[in-house]
Amino acid sequence: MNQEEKEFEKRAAVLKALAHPVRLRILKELCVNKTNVTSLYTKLDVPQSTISRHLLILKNAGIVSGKRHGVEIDYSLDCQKLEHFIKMIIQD
Amino acid sequence: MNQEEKEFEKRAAVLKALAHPVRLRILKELCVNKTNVTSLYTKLDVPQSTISRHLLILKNAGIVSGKRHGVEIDYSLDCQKLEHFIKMIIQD
DNA sequence: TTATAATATCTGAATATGTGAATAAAGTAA
DNA sequence: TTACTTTATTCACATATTCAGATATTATAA
Repeated sequence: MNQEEKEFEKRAAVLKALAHPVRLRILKELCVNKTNVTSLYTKLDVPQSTISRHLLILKNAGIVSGKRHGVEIDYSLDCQKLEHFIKMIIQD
Repeated sequence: MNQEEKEFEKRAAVLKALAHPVRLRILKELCVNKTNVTSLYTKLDVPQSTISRHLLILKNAGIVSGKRHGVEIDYSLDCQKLEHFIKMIIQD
């Protein structure tokens, strides 16, 4: 596989991580403020384990990262380059 | 499901259609010129049936459309709104 | 009609993804 | 220690996606 193909693999992987309605809703929240799991699953009305799994997917894709404060973990957007792109996707 | 959630469903569906390396490579070609299946599978070195399936996925997502000229079908980008977005994705 | 070229569809197998209840792990505080 | 809160992981199951060979369809031309 050549360099260009590898590049497309990477970009497709990021798009794939973005391509889920719950993950887009999570990202919309994170575009405004860093947030912890509890407020996400409460606000979005999605089970806690489901939110955690989606956050893991976003984390593995390098899109978000979490920072622990005591017992809570605040998640935030972790990719400057992607921020504008994500805002394009979630905007009205 | 409320209006906003439906909107995210739609956008996630478009992202999902984009989220595959072969489909990104197809779109890169289509950003330059409309192209038929044969030149796509020859150029990208991917089996013909595979190219056809990916084109169907892109077509169903409203991203490309095909126009028959005799025995060939030329595919082209079919979404003004998405064109800039796609160019962002595939650019170096 | 027959032959040929281009494209689409079918098929089955492998792999990946999504879900949410249940459980585990990590941190705090009494 | 025990109790509690927050988050992560496991589990079993269902559904979706991907792939490429084989076959079918469509259109043209001889």
